[in-house]
Amino acid sequence: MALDTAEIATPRPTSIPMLGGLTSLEAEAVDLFVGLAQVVGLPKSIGQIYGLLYISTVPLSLDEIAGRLDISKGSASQGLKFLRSTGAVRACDEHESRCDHYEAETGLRTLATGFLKEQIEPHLESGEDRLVRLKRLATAVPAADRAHVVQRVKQLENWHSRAASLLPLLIRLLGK
Amino acid sequence: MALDTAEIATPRPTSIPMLGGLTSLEAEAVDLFVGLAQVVGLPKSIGQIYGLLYISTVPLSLDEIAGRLDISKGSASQGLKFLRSTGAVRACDEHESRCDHYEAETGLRTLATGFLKEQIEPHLESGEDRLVRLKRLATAVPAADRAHVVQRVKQLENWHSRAASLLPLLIRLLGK
DNA sequence: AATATTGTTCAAAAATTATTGAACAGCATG
DNA sequence: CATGCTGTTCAATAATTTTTGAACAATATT
Repeated sequence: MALDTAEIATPRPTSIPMLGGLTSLEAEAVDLFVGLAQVVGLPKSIGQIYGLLYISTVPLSLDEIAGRLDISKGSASQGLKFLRSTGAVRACDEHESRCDHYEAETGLRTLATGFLKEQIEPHLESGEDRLVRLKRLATAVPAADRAHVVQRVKQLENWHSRAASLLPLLIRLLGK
Repeated sequence: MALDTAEIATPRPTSIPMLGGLTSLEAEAVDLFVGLAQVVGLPKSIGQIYGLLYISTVPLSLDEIAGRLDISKGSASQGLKFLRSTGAVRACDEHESRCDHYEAETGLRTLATGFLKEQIEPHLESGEDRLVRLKRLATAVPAADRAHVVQRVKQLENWHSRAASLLPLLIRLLGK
């Protein structure tokens, strides 16, 4: 009954150095994506999972991922959920196995689109509401300050529309 | 000796509604920039400070900023330090006063450049080292997996160089 | 139908990050 | 040179975010 992780023999027939359950290559790839995750403000575990799938030759199951990275099944589940929702990872049905296996989506455009749509677009939308409110408040400002305040609000609207049009442009620039 | 904040009469002669030490217009602007700060992964206090300076008609001192936003002098000091370092805020010497006053830099290009240079560029550089290490490790991989791994590393190099060239392009697109 | 197996959820715990505030350094002023 | 004012630093604290793990569906297996 006692299932010790050490008891699951590593399936690799080679003499590649391992750190934890990862080859040193895998560890390096995972590190790289952990760094990337930090940059874009995503939790470390998400970077780990994507990094492992990115470098992996074969699709991996949830349990394999959690085991190799030494993170909880909960983390792995949540991380995969997020990665699937942004299109960064897809489930591929390995017949031969009852459980789902996952592989990394590696198209830069797909990745960027998913990220921007999920993480940036909502903020741009809520920004619109904010701008409307600001504009209303600006009209109620004392005459002496009004010109200045109105100018600033206009500038914000300009930024907003530039950001909004930059988004699809960015996606195109990264495109296939 | 006892210095109560409530005792400092607000200098505004108007009947604009206030929340804390901020007019509702200021509060709205501050909120907007707090949201923006979250998006780009910066602490709330930095968004608050920039937002207040952005909407303010006049340059403000550190003490004024801390007082109006109801944050500690320490936070205000650190926040201003960061904002100055990225060029988002500049000190303007108000003669008539012994202490420094600050105003927001509002050029989108300046802001974007400062942010990208400070927050993104370092990661791109350290990414280079990582890629070098990955590449070395890839050569030591078992023959069966080598092709796949080498392809992935090449792809990463491609991403890296695309990101590196996107950076100046972005700045140009936002440019004045 | 009882039992594994796979994966999700969510409250609690841990880890991380931001903020505070007191100590301090610099400097102008009386 | 003592005093007051401005601003910085940093260790301690607070707030937030992430991770864990146990409970629980859902589905397959015996």
